Amino acid sequence: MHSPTTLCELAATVRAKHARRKEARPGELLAAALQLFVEKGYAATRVEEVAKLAGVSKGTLFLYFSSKEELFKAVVRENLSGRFSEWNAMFDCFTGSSAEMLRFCMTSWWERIGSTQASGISKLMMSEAGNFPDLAAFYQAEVIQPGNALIQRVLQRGIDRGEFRSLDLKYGVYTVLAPMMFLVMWKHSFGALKGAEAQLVPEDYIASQVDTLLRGLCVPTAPALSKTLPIKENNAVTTRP
Amino acid sequence: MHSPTTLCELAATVRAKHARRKEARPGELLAAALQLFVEKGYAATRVEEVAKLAGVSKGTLFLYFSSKEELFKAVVRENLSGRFSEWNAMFDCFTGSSAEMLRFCMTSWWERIGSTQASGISKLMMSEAGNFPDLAAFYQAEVIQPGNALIQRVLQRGIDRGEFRSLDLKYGVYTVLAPMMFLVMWKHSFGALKGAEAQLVPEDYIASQVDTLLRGLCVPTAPALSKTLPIKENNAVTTRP
DNA sequence: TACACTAATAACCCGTGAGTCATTAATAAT
DNA sequence: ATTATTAATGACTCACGGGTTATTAGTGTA
Repeated sequence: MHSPTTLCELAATVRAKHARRKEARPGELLAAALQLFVEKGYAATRVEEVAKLAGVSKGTLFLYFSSKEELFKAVVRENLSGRFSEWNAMFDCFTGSSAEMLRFCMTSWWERIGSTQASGISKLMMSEAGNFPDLAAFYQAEVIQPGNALIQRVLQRGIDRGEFRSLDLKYGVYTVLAPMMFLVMWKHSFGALKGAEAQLVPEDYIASQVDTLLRGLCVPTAPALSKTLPIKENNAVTTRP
Repeated sequence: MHSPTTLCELAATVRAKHARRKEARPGELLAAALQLFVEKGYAATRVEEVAKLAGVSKGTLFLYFSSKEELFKAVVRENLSGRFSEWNAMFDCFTGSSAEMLRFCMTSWWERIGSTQASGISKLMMSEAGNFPDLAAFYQAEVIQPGNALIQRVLQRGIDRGEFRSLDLKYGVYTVLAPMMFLVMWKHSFGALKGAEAQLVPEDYIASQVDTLLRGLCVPTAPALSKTLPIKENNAVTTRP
Protein backbone atom coordinates (compact mmCIF):
# COMPACT_ATOMS: atom_id res chain seq x y z
CA MET A 1 0.00 0.00 0.00
CA HIS A 2 2.65 2.49 1.06
CA SER A 3 6.19 2.73 -0.13
CA PRO A 4 8.59 0.49 1.76
CA THR A 5 9.80 1.92 5.05
CA THR A 6 13.34 2.27 3.79
CA LEU A 7 12.14 4.81 1.28
CA CYS A 8 10.10 6.61 3.89
CA GLU A 9 13.15 7.21 5.98
CA LEU A 10 15.12 8.64 3.08
CA ALA A 11 13.65 12.12 3.11
CA ALA A 12 12.15 13.78 6.11
CA THR A 13 9.58 15.39 3.84
CA VAL A 14 8.33 12.05 2.64
CA ARG A 15 7.03 10.27 5.71
CA ALA A 16 4.68 7.40 6.17
CA LYS A 17 1.24 8.82 6.67
CA HIS A 18 0.71 7.09 9.96
CA ALA A 19 4.24 7.19 11.37
CA ARG A 20 4.06 7.36 15.17
CA ARG A 21 6.51 9.96 16.45
CA LYS A 22 5.05 11.24 19.67
CA GLU A 23 8.28 12.82 20.91
CA ALA A 24 9.08 14.85 17.80
CA ARG A 25 5.61 16.25 17.05
CA PRO A 26 5.40 19.20 19.46
CA GLY A 27 8.69 20.72 18.34
CA GLU A 28 7.84 20.33 14.68
CA LEU A 29 4.41 21.86 15.20
CA LEU A 30 5.88 24.79 17.13
CA ALA A 31 8.42 25.46 14.39
CA ALA A 32 5.72 25.37 11.72
CA ALA A 33 3.44 27.56 13.81
CA LEU A 34 6.16 30.14 14.38
CA GLN A 35 6.85 30.39 10.69
CA LEU A 36 3.22 30.79 9.68
CA PHE A 37 2.21 33.10 12.52
CA VAL A 38 5.11 35.37 11.57
CA GLU A 39 4.32 35.23 7.88
CA LYS A 40 0.59 35.80 8.06
CA GLY A 41 -0.32 36.95 11.56
CA TYR A 42 -2.35 35.19 14.22
CA ALA A 43 -5.88 35.52 12.90
CA ALA A 44 -4.91 34.86 9.29
CA THR A 45 -2.98 31.68 10.07
CA ARG A 46 -5.00 28.49 9.53
CA VAL A 47 -4.26 25.68 11.95
CA GLU A 48 -4.63 23.20 9.12
CA GLU A 49 -1.78 24.92 7.31
CA VAL A 50 0.36 24.66 10.40
CA ALA A 51 -0.38 20.97 10.62
CA LYS A 52 0.34 20.48 6.93
CA LEU A 53 3.68 22.29 7.20
CA ALA A 54 4.59 20.08 10.14
CA GLY A 55 3.64 17.05 8.06
CA VAL A 56 0.60 15.95 10.07
CA SER A 57 -3.16 16.29 9.84
CA LYS A 58 -5.19 18.96 11.59
CA GLY A 59 -6.57 16.38 14.00
CA THR A 60 -3.07 15.52 15.15
CA LEU A 61 -2.33 19.14 15.96
CA PHE A 62 -5.30 19.27 18.31
CA LEU A 63 -3.93 16.14 19.95
CA TYR A 64 -0.94 18.16 21.13
CA PHE A 65 -2.41 21.65 21.56
CA SER A 66 -5.92 22.09 22.82
CA SER A 67 -6.64 25.19 20.74
CA LYS A 68 -5.12 27.72 18.39
CA GLU A 69 -4.61 30.09 21.30
CA GLU A 70 -2.69 27.51 23.34
CA LEU A 71 -0.56 26.78 20.30
CA PHE A 72 0.33 30.44 20.02
CA LYS A 73 1.16 30.79 23.70
CA ALA A 74 3.48 27.83 23.41
CA VAL A 75 5.23 29.53 20.49
CA VAL A 76 5.76 32.67 22.57
CA ARG A 77 7.10 30.73 25.52
CA GLU A 78 9.44 28.80 23.26
CA ASN A 79 10.85 31.83 21.47
CA LEU A 80 10.72 34.93 23.70
CA SER A 81 10.41 34.05 27.37
CA GLY A 82 13.57 32.89 29.02
CA ARG A 83 15.82 35.09 26.93
CA PHE A 84 15.72 37.85 29.48
CA SER A 85 17.77 36.09 32.13
CA GLU A 86 20.57 35.79 29.57
CA TRP A 87 20.30 39.48 28.65
CA ASN A 88 20.26 40.64 32.22
CA ALA A 89 23.37 38.56 32.84
CA MET A 90 25.07 40.30 29.93
CA PHE A 91 24.14 43.62 31.45
CA ASP A 92 25.88 42.69 34.68
CA CYS A 93 29.08 41.75 32.88
CA PHE A 94 29.35 44.81 30.67
CA THR A 95 32.25 47.13 31.51
CA GLY A 96 32.34 49.76 28.76
CA SER A 97 30.73 53.19 28.60
CA SER A 98 26.97 53.49 28.58
CA ALA A 99 27.02 54.83 25.05
CA GLU A 100 28.88 51.71 23.99
CA MET A 101 26.45 49.64 25.98
CA LEU A 102 23.44 51.14 24.27
CA ARG A 103 25.00 50.62 20.88
CA PHE A 104 25.84 47.06 21.79
CA CYS A 105 22.31 46.40 23.01
CA MET A 106 20.69 47.66 19.86
CA THR A 107 23.05 46.04 17.38
CA SER A 108 23.02 42.68 19.12
CA TRP A 109 19.27 42.88 19.59
CA TRP A 110 19.11 43.05 15.82
CA GLU A 111 21.48 40.12 15.36
CA ARG A 112 19.80 37.89 17.91
CA ILE A 113 16.15 38.87 17.73
CA GLY A 114 15.31 41.50 15.15
CA SER A 115 16.74 39.65 12.19
CA THR A 116 15.20 36.32 13.20
CA GLN A 117 11.66 34.99 13.03
CA ALA A 118 11.27 35.85 16.72
CA SER A 119 10.82 39.51 15.90
CA GLY A 120 7.77 38.62 13.88
CA ILE A 121 5.99 37.75 17.09
CA SER A 122 6.46 41.28 18.37
CA LYS A 123 5.04 42.66 15.15
CA LEU A 124 2.13 40.27 15.33
CA MET A 125 1.33 41.26 18.90
CA MET A 126 1.42 44.98 18.14
CA SER A 127 -0.85 44.30 15.19
CA GLU A 128 -3.42 42.08 16.85
CA ALA A 129 -3.33 42.89 20.56
CA GLY A 130 -6.57 44.83 20.20
CA ASN A 131 -8.46 41.86 18.77
CA PHE A 132 -7.07 39.28 21.19
CA PRO A 133 -6.91 40.85 24.65
CA ASP A 134 -6.09 37.54 26.35
CA LEU A 135 -3.02 37.07 24.20
CA ALA A 136 -2.12 40.72 24.74
CA ALA A 137 -2.17 40.38 28.51
CA PHE A 138 -0.11 37.21 28.29
CA TYR A 139 2.47 38.92 26.08
CA GLN A 140 2.56 42.04 28.22
CA ALA A 141 3.48 40.03 31.30
CA GLU A 142 5.79 37.62 29.54
CA VAL A 143 7.74 39.94 27.23
CA ILE A 144 6.98 43.64 27.50
CA GLN A 145 7.53 44.07 31.19
CA PRO A 146 10.91 42.31 31.34
CA GLY A 147 11.98 44.16 28.20
CA ASN A 148 11.07 47.53 29.62
CA ALA A 149 12.87 46.77 32.85
CA LEU A 150 16.03 45.87 30.98
CA ILE A 151 16.09 49.05 28.93
CA GLN A 152 15.46 51.05 32.08
CA ARG A 153 18.49 49.45 33.68
CA VAL A 154 20.66 50.54 30.75
CA LEU A 155 19.47 54.12 30.90
CA GLN A 156 19.69 54.27 34.68
CA ARG A 157 23.28 53.07 34.48
CA GLY A 158 24.11 55.86 32.05
CA ILE A 159 22.53 58.46 34.31
CA ASP A 160 24.16 57.11 37.44
CA ARG A 161 27.56 57.25 35.78
CA GLY A 162 26.99 60.79 34.58
CA GLU A 163 27.13 59.72 30.94
CA PHE A 164 23.49 60.31 30.07
CA ARG A 165 21.55 63.41 30.94
CA SER A 166 18.82 62.97 33.47
CA LEU A 167 15.47 62.12 31.95
CA ASP A 168 12.13 60.62 32.79
CA LEU A 169 12.87 56.92 32.51
CA LYS A 170 9.25 56.04 31.81
CA TYR A 171 9.43 57.88 28.50
CA GLY A 172 13.15 57.49 27.97
CA VAL A 173 12.61 53.79 27.48
CA TYR A 174 10.60 54.51 24.38
CA THR A 175 13.40 56.48 22.75
CA VAL A 176 15.23 53.15 22.64
CA LEU A 177 12.28 50.88 22.06
CA ALA A 178 10.46 52.83 19.36
CA PRO A 179 13.22 52.64 16.73
CA MET A 180 13.54 48.89 17.19
CA MET A 181 9.81 48.23 17.13
CA PHE A 182 9.36 50.41 14.08
CA LEU A 183 12.06 48.45 12.28
CA VAL A 184 10.29 45.22 13.12
CA MET A 185 6.94 46.55 11.99
CA TRP A 186 8.44 47.84 8.78
CA LYS A 187 10.38 44.70 8.02
CA HIS A 188 7.26 42.57 8.34
CA SER A 189 4.94 44.88 6.45
CA PHE A 190 6.01 47.30 3.74
CA GLY A 191 9.60 46.10 3.94
CA ALA A 192 8.45 42.73 2.69
CA LEU A 193 7.05 44.18 -0.52
CA LYS A 194 8.95 44.31 -3.76
CA GLY A 195 9.12 48.07 -4.31
CA ALA A 196 12.59 49.60 -4.25
CA GLU A 197 11.10 52.41 -2.19
CA ALA A 198 10.45 50.04 0.64
CA GLN A 199 13.99 48.73 0.93
CA LEU A 200 16.04 49.54 3.98
CA VAL A 201 19.27 48.02 5.30
CA PRO A 202 18.65 47.11 8.93
CA GLU A 203 22.26 47.47 10.07
CA ASP A 204 22.45 50.96 8.58
CA TYR A 205 19.10 51.86 10.04
CA ILE A 206 20.19 50.76 13.53
CA ALA A 207 23.50 52.60 13.25
CA SER A 208 21.72 55.77 12.21
CA GLN A 209 19.22 55.51 15.05
CA VAL A 210 21.92 54.90 17.66
CA ASP A 211 23.94 57.86 16.43
CA THR A 212 21.02 60.23 16.67
CA LEU A 213 19.83 58.72 19.92
CA LEU A 214 23.18 59.46 21.52
CA ARG A 215 24.13 62.73 19.84
CA GLY A 216 20.88 64.24 18.65
CA LEU A 217 20.21 65.91 15.34
CA CYS A 218 21.54 69.34 16.23
CA VAL A 219 25.09 70.36 15.60
CA PRO A 220 27.13 70.33 18.79
CA THR A 221 26.97 73.65 20.63
CA ALA A 222 29.05 75.07 23.46
CA PRO A 223 27.54 73.51 26.55
CA ALA A 224 25.73 76.57 27.80
CA LEU A 225 23.00 74.03 28.32
CA SER A 226 24.78 72.47 31.22
CA LYS A 227 23.43 75.03 33.62
CA THR A 228 19.87 74.21 32.67
CA LEU A 229 20.64 70.55 33.11
CA PRO A 230 21.98 69.95 36.59
CA ILE A 231 23.88 66.74 36.12
CA LYS A 232 24.27 64.80 39.27
CA GLU A 233 27.50 65.34 41.15
CA ASN A 234 28.04 61.75 42.12
CA ASN A 235 29.36 60.88 38.73
CA ALA A 236 32.37 59.27 40.24
CA VAL A 237 32.71 56.70 37.53
CA THR A 238 31.77 53.51 39.24
CA THR A 239 33.45 51.15 36.88
CA ARG A 240 32.24 47.65 37.28
CA PRO A 241 34.57 44.71 36.96
CA MET B 1 -47.22 50.16 8.87
CA HIS B 2 -44.24 52.21 9.80
CA SER B 3 -44.05 55.10 12.21
CA PRO B 4 -45.18 58.39 10.74
CA THR B 5 -42.50 60.30 8.93
CA THR B 6 -42.49 63.07 11.52
CA LEU B 7 -41.28 60.60 14.11
CA CYS B 8 -38.68 59.25 11.76
CA GLU B 9 -37.09 62.60 11.48
CA LEU B 10 -36.87 63.07 15.24
CA ALA B 11 -33.78 61.01 15.90
CA ALA B 12 -31.16 60.17 13.34
CA THR B 13 -30.76 56.78 14.99
CA VAL B 14 -34.41 55.91 14.52
CA ARG B 15 -35.03 56.01 10.81
CA ALA B 16 -37.69 54.52 8.66
CA LYS B 17 -36.36 51.23 7.39
CA HIS B 18 -36.77 52.18 3.79
CA ALA B 19 -35.97 55.88 3.92
CA ARG B 20 -34.46 56.95 0.62
CA ARG B 21 -31.45 59.16 1.22
CA LYS B 22 -29.18 58.64 -1.74
CA GLU B 23 -27.05 61.73 -1.13
CA ALA B 24 -26.25 61.10 2.53
CA ARG B 25 -25.41 57.38 2.34
CA PRO B 26 -21.81 57.42 1.09
CA GLY B 27 -20.63 59.82 3.79
CA GLU B 28 -22.35 57.91 6.54
CA LEU B 29 -20.95 54.63 5.29
CA LEU B 30 -17.45 56.07 5.10
CA ALA B 31 -17.67 57.41 8.64
CA ALA B 32 -18.88 54.08 9.95
CA ALA B 33 -16.20 52.23 7.98
CA LEU B 34 -13.45 54.48 9.30
CA GLN B 35 -14.52 53.88 12.86
CA LEU B 36 -14.72 50.11 12.55
CA PHE B 37 -11.59 49.66 10.43
CA VAL B 38 -9.67 51.63 13.04
CA GLU B 39 -11.19 49.72 15.93
CA LYS B 40 -10.82 46.21 14.57
CA GLY B 41 -8.52 46.29 11.58
CA TYR B 42 -9.29 45.59 7.94
CA ALA B 43 -9.67 41.83 7.90
CA ALA B 44 -11.55 41.69 11.19
CA THR B 45 -14.11 44.31 10.19
CA ARG B 46 -17.39 42.87 8.89
CA VAL B 47 -19.06 44.84 6.16
CA GLU B 48 -22.42 44.01 7.68
CA GLU B 49 -21.32 45.75 10.88
CA VAL B 50 -20.30 48.80 8.90
CA ALA B 51 -23.71 48.86 7.25
CA LYS B 52 -25.46 48.42 10.57
CA LEU B 53 -23.49 51.26 12.15
CA ALA B 54 -24.43 53.48 9.22
CA GLY B 55 -28.04 52.47 9.70
CA VAL B 56 -28.51 50.51 6.47
CA SER B 57 -28.48 46.89 5.40
CA LYS B 58 -25.50 45.07 3.97
CA GLY B 59 -27.06 45.06 0.54
CA THR B 60 -27.26 48.84 0.56
CA LEU B 61 -23.55 49.12 1.29
CA PHE B 62 -22.76 47.11 -1.83
CA LEU B 63 -25.00 49.47 -3.74
CA TYR B 64 -22.52 52.29 -3.04
CA PHE B 65 -19.20 50.42 -2.84
CA SER B 66 -18.52 47.48 -5.09
CA SER B 67 -16.44 45.57 -2.55
CA LYS B 68 -14.86 45.77 0.87
CA GLU B 69 -11.55 46.74 -0.71
CA GLU B 70 -13.10 49.66 -2.60
CA LEU B 71 -14.78 50.78 0.59
CA PHE B 72 -11.43 50.84 2.34
CA LYS B 73 -9.70 52.75 -0.44
CA ALA B 74 -12.44 55.34 -0.29
CA VAL B 75 -11.83 55.71 3.44
CA VAL B 76 -8.12 56.29 2.85
CA ARG B 77 -8.76 58.86 0.15
CA GLU B 78 -11.25 60.65 2.35
CA ASN B 79 -8.99 60.84 5.40
CA LEU B 80 -5.32 60.86 4.41
CA SER B 81 -4.77 61.95 0.86
CA GLY B 82 -5.01 65.65 0.23
CA ARG B 83 -3.60 66.63 3.59
CA PHE B 84 -0.09 66.85 2.23
CA SER B 85 -0.62 69.93 0.11
CA GLU B 86 -1.68 71.75 3.26
CA TRP B 87 1.37 70.51 5.17
CA ASN B 88 3.78 71.42 2.42
CA ALA B 89 2.26 74.89 2.36
CA MET B 90 2.89 75.21 6.09
CA PHE B 91 6.49 74.20 5.50
CA ASP B 92 6.93 77.02 3.03
CA CYS B 93 5.57 79.60 5.47
CA PHE B 94 7.58 78.56 8.50
CA THR B 95 10.21 81.06 9.61
CA GLY B 96 11.61 79.77 12.91
CA SER B 97 14.61 77.56 13.58
CA SER B 98 14.67 74.01 12.29
CA ALA B 99 14.60 72.67 15.83
CA GLU B 100 11.38 74.60 16.39
CA MET B 101 10.10 73.39 13.09
CA LEU B 102 10.72 69.77 13.96
CA ARG B 103 9.05 70.22 17.31
CA PHE B 104 6.14 71.97 15.65
CA CYS B 105 5.78 69.19 13.08
CA MET B 106 5.68 66.45 15.63
CA THR B 107 3.40 68.14 18.13
CA SER B 108 0.93 69.30 15.52
CA TRP B 109 1.09 65.95 13.78
CA TRP B 110 -0.17 64.54 17.06
CA GLU B 111 -2.91 67.11 17.37
CA ARG B 112 -4.14 66.83 13.80
CA ILE B 113 -3.50 63.21 12.93
CA GLY B 114 -2.07 61.09 15.71
CA SER B 115 -4.81 61.80 18.21
CA THR B 116 -7.61 61.34 15.67
CA GLN B 117 -9.09 58.27 14.08
CA ALA B 118 -6.98 58.93 11.01
CA SER B 119 -3.91 57.56 12.76
CA GLY B 120 -5.67 54.25 13.08
CA ILE B 121 -5.39 53.80 9.35
CA SER B 122 -1.60 53.99 9.55
CA LYS B 123 -1.60 51.39 12.29
CA LEU B 124 -3.90 49.20 10.26
CA MET B 125 -1.71 49.42 7.17
CA MET B 126 1.46 48.56 9.07
CA SER B 127 -0.40 45.63 10.60
CA GLU B 128 -1.97 44.19 7.49
CA ALA B 129 0.14 45.33 4.56
CA GLY B 130 1.63 41.85 4.31
CA ASN B 131 -1.76 40.18 3.87
CA PHE B 132 -3.19 42.76 1.44
CA PRO B 133 -0.44 43.75 -0.99
CA ASP B 134 -2.84 45.66 -3.24
CA LEU B 135 -3.90 47.91 -0.39
CA ALA B 136 -0.26 48.23 0.67
CA ALA B 137 0.82 49.48 -2.75
CA PHE B 138 -2.09 51.90 -2.82
CA TYR B 139 -1.16 53.26 0.61
CA GLN B 140 2.53 53.46 -0.20
CA ALA B 141 1.87 55.69 -3.18
CA GLU B 142 -0.89 57.71 -1.57
CA VAL B 143 0.53 58.34 1.90
CA ILE B 144 4.01 57.01 2.60
CA GLN B 145 5.83 58.65 -0.26
CA PRO B 146 4.45 62.16 0.29
CA GLY B 147 5.06 61.77 4.02
CA ASN B 148 8.65 60.75 3.54
CA ALA B 149 9.28 63.60 1.16
CA LEU B 150 7.91 66.11 3.66
CA ILE B 151 10.11 64.88 6.51
CA GLN B 152 13.10 64.94 4.20
CA ARG B 153 12.39 68.57 3.41
CA VAL B 154 12.43 69.44 7.11
CA LEU B 155 15.75 67.70 7.71
CA GLN B 156 17.30 69.11 4.55
CA ARG B 157 16.31 72.60 5.66
CA GLY B 158 18.06 72.06 9.01
CA ILE B 159 21.20 70.84 7.31
CA ASP B 160 21.20 73.63 4.73
CA ARG B 161 20.92 76.22 7.50
CA GLY B 162 23.71 74.64 9.50
CA GLU B 163 21.37 73.75 12.35
CA PHE B 164 21.39 70.01 11.94
CA ARG B 165 24.49 67.93 11.47
CA SER B 166 24.83 66.28 8.11
CA LEU B 167 23.29 62.85 7.92
CA ASP B 168 22.04 60.30 5.46
CA LEU B 169 18.54 61.59 4.77
CA LYS B 170 17.27 58.20 3.74
CA TYR B 171 17.73 56.92 7.27
CA GLY B 172 17.38 60.25 9.01
CA VAL B 173 13.74 60.31 8.02
CA TYR B 174 13.13 57.30 10.20
CA THR B 175 14.51 58.98 13.30
CA VAL B 176 11.49 61.28 12.99
CA LEU B 177 9.01 58.78 11.65
CA ALA B 178 9.71 55.86 13.97
CA PRO B 179 8.70 57.60 17.21
CA MET B 180 5.41 58.74 15.69
CA MET B 181 4.57 55.39 14.15
CA PHE B 182 5.43 53.57 17.35
CA LEU B 183 3.10 55.85 19.27
CA VAL B 184 0.32 55.09 16.84
CA MET B 185 0.95 51.37 17.01
CA TRP B 186 1.04 51.48 20.79
CA LYS B 187 -2.05 53.61 21.13
CA HIS B 188 -4.08 51.22 19.00
CA SER B 189 -2.78 48.01 20.55
CA PHE B 190 -1.49 47.68 24.08
CA GLY B 191 -2.31 51.28 24.84
CA ALA B 192 -5.99 50.46 24.41
CA LEU B 193 -5.90 47.84 27.15
CA LYS B 194 -6.90 48.53 30.71
CA GLY B 195 -3.60 47.79 32.45
CA ALA B 196 -1.94 50.75 34.19
CA GLU B 197 1.33 49.50 32.78
CA ALA B 198 0.16 50.27 29.28
CA GLN B 199 -0.76 53.88 29.92
CA LEU B 200 1.25 56.62 28.30
CA VAL B 201 0.52 60.33 27.88
CA PRO B 202 0.99 61.12 24.19
CA GLU B 203 1.98 64.76 24.66
CA ASP B 204 4.66 63.80 27.18
CA TYR B 205 5.84 60.99 24.94
CA ILE B 206 6.18 63.35 21.98
CA ALA B 207 7.97 65.98 24.05
CA SER B 208 10.42 63.39 25.32
CA GLN B 209 11.08 62.06 21.83
CA VAL B 210 11.65 65.51 20.37
CA ASP B 211 14.05 66.44 23.15
CA THR B 212 16.16 63.35 22.63
CA LEU B 213 15.91 63.61 18.88
CA LEU B 214 17.38 67.10 18.97
CA ARG B 215 19.85 66.82 21.83
CA GLY B 216 20.61 63.13 22.18
CA LEU B 217 20.90 61.11 25.34
CA CYS B 218 24.48 61.94 26.19
CA VAL B 219 25.40 64.83 28.39
CA PRO B 220 26.82 67.65 26.33
CA THR B 221 30.57 67.29 26.19
CA ALA B 222 32.80 70.27 25.53
CA PRO B 223 33.02 69.76 21.79
CA ALA B 224 36.04 72.03 21.17
CA LEU B 225 34.36 72.40 17.83
CA SER B 226 32.55 75.25 16.24
CA LYS B 227 30.72 77.75 18.40
CA THR B 228 27.47 77.72 16.57
CA LEU B 229 24.03 78.95 17.34
CA PRO B 230 22.20 77.97 20.51
CA ILE B 231 19.47 75.50 19.90
CA LYS B 232 16.58 75.78 22.26
CA GLU B 233 13.56 77.88 23.11
CA ASN B 234 14.99 81.37 23.12
CA ASN B 235 15.33 81.35 19.41
CA ALA B 236 16.85 84.14 17.53
CA VAL B 237 15.61 84.24 13.98
CA THR B 238 18.32 81.80 13.13
CA THR B 239 20.20 83.35 10.35
CA ARG B 240 23.14 81.37 9.19
CA PRO B 241 26.13 81.51 11.51
C1' DT C 1 -55.43 56.75 -8.26
C1' DA C 2 -52.44 54.43 -11.18
C1' DC C 3 -47.89 53.71 -12.86
C1' DA C 4 -43.07 53.79 -13.55
C1' DC C 5 -38.67 54.07 -11.37
C1' DT C 6 -35.25 52.93 -8.15
C1' DA C 7 -33.47 52.97 -3.08
C1' DA C 8 -33.38 49.61 0.15
C1' DT C 9 -34.02 45.24 2.14
C1' DA C 10 -33.61 40.33 3.77
C1' DA C 11 -33.13 35.95 2.49
C1' DC C 12 -29.97 33.37 0.11
C1' DC C 13 -25.50 31.20 -1.86
C1' DC C 14 -21.11 29.45 -1.15
C1' DG C 15 -16.49 29.07 0.40
C1' DT C 16 -13.86 28.87 4.63
C1' DG C 17 -11.98 27.60 9.04
C1' DA C 18 -11.97 26.00 14.17
C1' DG C 19 -12.78 22.12 16.53
C1' DT C 20 -14.77 16.94 16.92
C1' DC C 21 -15.07 12.03 16.37
C1' DA C 22 -15.49 7.47 14.46
C1' DT C 23 -12.18 4.85 12.11
C1' DT C 24 -7.54 3.10 10.79
C1' DA C 25 -3.07 1.42 11.56
C1' DA C 26 1.47 1.17 14.01
C1' DT C 27 3.42 -0.75 18.07
C1' DA C 28 3.57 -3.26 22.34
C1' DA C 29 2.04 -7.17 25.17
C1' DT C 30 0.66 -11.89 25.76
C1' DA D 1 -0.14 -14.97 15.83
C1' DT D 2 -3.61 -12.57 18.46
C1' DT D 3 -4.98 -8.86 21.05
C1' DA D 4 -4.71 -4.31 23.41
C1' DT D 5 -3.30 0.22 23.13
C1' DT D 6 -2.95 4.61 21.24
C1' DA D 7 -0.96 7.80 17.46
C1' DA D 8 -2.86 9.52 13.56
C1' DT D 9 -6.26 10.43 10.20
C1' DG D 10 -9.91 12.75 7.38
C1' DA D 11 -14.58 13.30 6.98
C1' DC D 12 -17.84 15.78 9.58
C1' DT D 13 -20.35 19.79 12.00
C1' DC D 14 -21.35 24.39 12.65
C1' DA D 15 -20.87 29.22 12.57
C1' DC D 16 -19.37 33.01 10.01
C1' DG D 17 -18.79 36.43 6.39
C1' DG D 18 -18.36 38.40 1.47
C1' DG D 19 -21.17 39.06 -2.11
C1' DT D 20 -25.88 38.35 -4.92
C1' DT D 21 -30.69 38.78 -6.01
C1' DA D 22 -35.67 38.55 -5.83
C1' DT D 23 -38.74 41.37 -3.55
C1' DT D 24 -40.58 45.48 -1.07
C1' DA D 25 -41.58 50.14 -0.67
C1' DG D 26 -40.75 55.15 -1.14
C1' DT D 27 -41.15 58.99 -4.66
C1' DG D 28 -42.19 61.59 -8.52
C1' DT D 29 -45.43 62.00 -12.57
C1' DA D 30 -49.91 61.82 -15.10
